[in-house]
Amino acid sequence: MSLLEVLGEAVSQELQAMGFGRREVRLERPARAEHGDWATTVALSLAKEAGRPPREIASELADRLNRRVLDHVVGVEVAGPGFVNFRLGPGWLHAVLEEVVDAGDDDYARCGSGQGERVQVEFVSANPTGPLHVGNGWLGSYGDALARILDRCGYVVEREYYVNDTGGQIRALGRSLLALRRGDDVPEQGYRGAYVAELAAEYQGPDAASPGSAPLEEDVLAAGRWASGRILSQIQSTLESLGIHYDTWYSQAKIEEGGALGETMAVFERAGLLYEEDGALMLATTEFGDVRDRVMRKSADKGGDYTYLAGDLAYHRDKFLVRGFDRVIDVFGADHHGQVASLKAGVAALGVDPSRLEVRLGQMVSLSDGGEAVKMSKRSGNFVALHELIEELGPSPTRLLSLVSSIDQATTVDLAVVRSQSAESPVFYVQYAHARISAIGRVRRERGIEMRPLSEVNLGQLVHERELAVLRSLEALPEVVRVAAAERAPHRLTAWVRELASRFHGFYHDCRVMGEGVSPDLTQARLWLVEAAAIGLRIGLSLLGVEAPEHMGNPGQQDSAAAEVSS
RNA sequence: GCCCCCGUAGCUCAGCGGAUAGAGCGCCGGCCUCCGGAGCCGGGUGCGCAGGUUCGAGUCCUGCCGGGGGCACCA
Repeated sequence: MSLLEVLGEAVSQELQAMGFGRREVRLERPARAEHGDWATTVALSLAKEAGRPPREIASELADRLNRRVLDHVVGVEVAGPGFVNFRLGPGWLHAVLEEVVDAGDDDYARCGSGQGERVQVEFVSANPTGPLHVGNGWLGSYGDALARILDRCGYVVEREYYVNDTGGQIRALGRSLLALRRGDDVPEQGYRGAYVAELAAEYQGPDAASPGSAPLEEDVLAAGRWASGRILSQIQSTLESLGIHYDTWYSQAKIEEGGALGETMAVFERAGLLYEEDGALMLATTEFGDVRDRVMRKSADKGGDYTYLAGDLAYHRDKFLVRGFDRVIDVFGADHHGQVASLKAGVAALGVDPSRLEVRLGQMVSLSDGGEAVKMSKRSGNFVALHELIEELGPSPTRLLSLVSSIDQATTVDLAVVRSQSAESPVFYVQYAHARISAIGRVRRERGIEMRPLSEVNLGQLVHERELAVLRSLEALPEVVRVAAAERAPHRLTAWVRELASRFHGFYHDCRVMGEGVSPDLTQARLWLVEAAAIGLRIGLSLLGVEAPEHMGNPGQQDSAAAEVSS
């Protein structure tokens, strides 16, 4: 049993002895150090049913607990309206240090909450009609960090990118390409960014239509496919540079060319959910909570093609019923909000429990430059590409910047601030802590100081408030990881990493590890504290996909391109 | 009109129903004979409004106000 379980059980037993029913007792961390190390609020919540003042219950409980012998507990006190606070000796934190070191980078702060559930995280999935924008990068970092965190919690995770390599947007891209190559104006619904012109100059494919007349459909399609293939490989390398690696790049064209659409429609047909209306094939999604039924196949006068939703449902049928994922997490931008209800309804129509499909919507990321909004549009070509931001900042700063706040929060990135203060982005603060730790190791080796085995080191020397603060952070990591996974909220881990870094910097400032005035015993204990902090930092940073470097470059001269993020 | 997200410090954002709401940036002052000062310490301002639930609400519920996004036989 962990210390927390022991304390909770002790409280629970005393409450029973006091005549209350058996109940789980949860302990919480007080916000302030003078309130002790752990606290319980049971007296507050029991006061009403007991008809007794909360402080009275609390003090009886505290008295009883004080008569017991509990490991590490030096005192139980009543405070405020009826909190029962446990004050612990530093030994419990020394035990945390040992636990961190014993488990190490691979095993500390693992949790089994996933129970081997097979989960797919689909994210970014931007159409290959242009470079990724900054918002794609934010959701890319999010999806990848989420996948890493879920993996550490015992989920079996696959990362997937759904490639929209078919349909009207690809044709529009092809038409734009051919028009630019001919020297014509880009058509109304076309793409006019500089990247299209570059591709047009390079394109060798056919354009058999006579000058002045519209290009042949097959030439448009060929041009579109070629261009989107090129763009997709650029997207791939941009994501790779951020340390994002997919297990599967899933082609929409394969869905459409294979029999998946027909099979999916057959499922709906058998369920009696299809009908015709005005020549279109409709799915009765309203039976599953949608606001209106949806078109699966357009009427002949609209081209008779299957809709995007039909393809998407065939795709989700593949995820759940062919590949057999227990759970699917789709990470979309908020501009896809309108799809969610029909997608979930369609999944339900497939006979899949729709709670197995989670859709996480990331709110918009907007850019400003010195306070002035930067409008972005792929079609107009006026936007800041993700790869440009990465080139300017480096992969790790880009990732951490995008993982600071919740995806529920629409954020504004001020390019002027980012440019002028790139050396002050949150990542440096955290990475510097790790680099300092590495520096301590280098100095230790230079001075020929051996690290004795942890079992021979007297951790009882670690009593400085700065030392204990580092250990308190480390103690909290397993729960932070668990909560970050459960809430699908990697930014909680970002907050934790910053807290640990802050406490480490404070320790570093006030507590010398080696040198005059530091006894050899204290040096040994502190070296192990530093090692534990390093483990914590590396775990946190690796789950976020941010490098933990051994050296920092010169300020302002980050060799960002070389800083490939390790996974 | 309906649906989703958000209103917390001058700005960008954290904040698990608990005690005196926190960081970073910016501003003002301190701190290096010693492991990297990209650091440490101090200084002040804030939960959009109104109800409700609760022993206790920034956090949950309702309404209002304000901002963003979405409501196709587009993808």
